[in-house]
Amino acid sequence: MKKLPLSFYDRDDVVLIAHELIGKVLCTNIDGITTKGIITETEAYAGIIDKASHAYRGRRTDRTKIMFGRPGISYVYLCYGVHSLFNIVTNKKDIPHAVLVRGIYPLKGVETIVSRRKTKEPLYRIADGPGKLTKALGIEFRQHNNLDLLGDSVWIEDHSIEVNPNEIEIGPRIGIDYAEEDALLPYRFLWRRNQNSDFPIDYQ
DNA sequence: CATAGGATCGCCT
DNA sequence: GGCGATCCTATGT
Repeated sequence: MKKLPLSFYDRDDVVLIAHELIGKVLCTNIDGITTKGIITETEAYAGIIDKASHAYRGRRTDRTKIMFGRPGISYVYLCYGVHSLFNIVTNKKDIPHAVLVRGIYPLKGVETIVSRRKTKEPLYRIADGPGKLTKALGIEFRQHNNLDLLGDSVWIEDHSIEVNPNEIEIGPRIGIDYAEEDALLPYRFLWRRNQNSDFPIDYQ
């Protein structure tokens, strides 16, 4: 159970990183309460050549400048005026790659997660969306944007959870119809095991 | 300054 | 399956 090092994020292949993040553990410490979840769904956003990316064609604004910074930093933004979406900045400075985390399975602080979500959904569906997981883990765009993932507020751990490659569904990203031909790229990774039932093993 | 639209969700029918 | 919520961002005048 180790915090992922900078070298994990400081790599060229954002699609590979998105793939490898399946089964890693996203963690937060908010007001002294730690919550953790196994990452079950991710999407890669490949920077200036990717029509789905906020940084397409090198667009550098107050919002997107985070992605042009160092790897291993959070990029959290408000979507539809309602949801904070959590991304991980990868690759070197000035190369605006990012991975959107789209789903987790609760691992630690389950009571806190359930109370934050205010729903009776089962655990396998309580944080199975990009806006749902941020609420579950207490991530908000004003407070958790541009944070160092090697710090002690938001970070990612490797619990050596084994993921059967056959259980990872690879396909097009969600909600990016505007991205034309890039909308079909296989940049989304989903751990299907988590779709229908709770995890049988307590990894904690 | 005004305006359109969004890497979504939950509730409604 | 449809739609409203809700507010920030990016763009244009």
